[in-house]
Amino acid sequence: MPDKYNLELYKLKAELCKTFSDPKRLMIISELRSGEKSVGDLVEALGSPQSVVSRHLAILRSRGVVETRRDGVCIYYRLANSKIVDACDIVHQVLLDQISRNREIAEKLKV
Amino acid sequence: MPDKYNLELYKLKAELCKTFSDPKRLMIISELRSGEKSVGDLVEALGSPQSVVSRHLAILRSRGVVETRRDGVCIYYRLANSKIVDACDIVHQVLLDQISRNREIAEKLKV
DNA sequence: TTATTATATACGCATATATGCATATATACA
DNA sequence: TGTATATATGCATATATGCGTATATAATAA
Repeated sequence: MPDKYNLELYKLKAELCKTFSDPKRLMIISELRSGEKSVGDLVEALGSPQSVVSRHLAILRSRGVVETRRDGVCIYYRLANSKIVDACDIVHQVLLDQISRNREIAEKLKV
Repeated sequence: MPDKYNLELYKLKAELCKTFSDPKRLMIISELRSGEKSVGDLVEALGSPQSVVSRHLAILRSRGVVETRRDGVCIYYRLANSKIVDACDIVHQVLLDQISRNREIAEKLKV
């Protein structure tokens, strides 16, 4: 009995993961961990053209990962949900596990 | 001071997230939560062509998310790291948060 | 050896994604 | 009004992704 009836849920989860599957978007999320930042701040932090950063922000916005606040001419971005930080941390953990595992394998091959 | 020096790390994280950003791969991971499964089992569970499932498994394999064991003709897949389950659970949580938040907004709009 | 079952992969196609450039929009100020 | 600054977006292009069909590989049995 395939869980096709959950397909829509899996699609939503996949879309959320897709939101995190770009290095620059992860860098943006990382920058926002310490608090809200303007687009200009993020442009500087990432060292990418403003149009590129703005479009990544649009993607993060459209998927509810970040929220905005306008103050005069500047628009400040912040993370919409603290659990996003947790998710990124776990991905970090998984990655570290993989790296150390690969290192072990490499060590064994040296013998 | 942009954290460009971490770019490679972000690329790796993004690739890992990309691995999770397909509904069928998430369904495979979900199936494997209850223990190892053969390719045939997964084909049946997903209701997708064998070639499609096999290709998704290849992606999961290449990124160290699953591991395999051959027993005769069959190849059994299992999750390589229990933290992957945690990561998926958090994504699930974030999604639920989003849904309930959207529901709140919808309620407010009705007034 | 041949046949059968289970799994993996090459190819072509359609669609999605990220990017850079240029331009549009929005706010503030003179 | 006009100008300057901050941000968003339209367009064209290059690359990546997922899919179906067909075929290749591996293990087992006859």
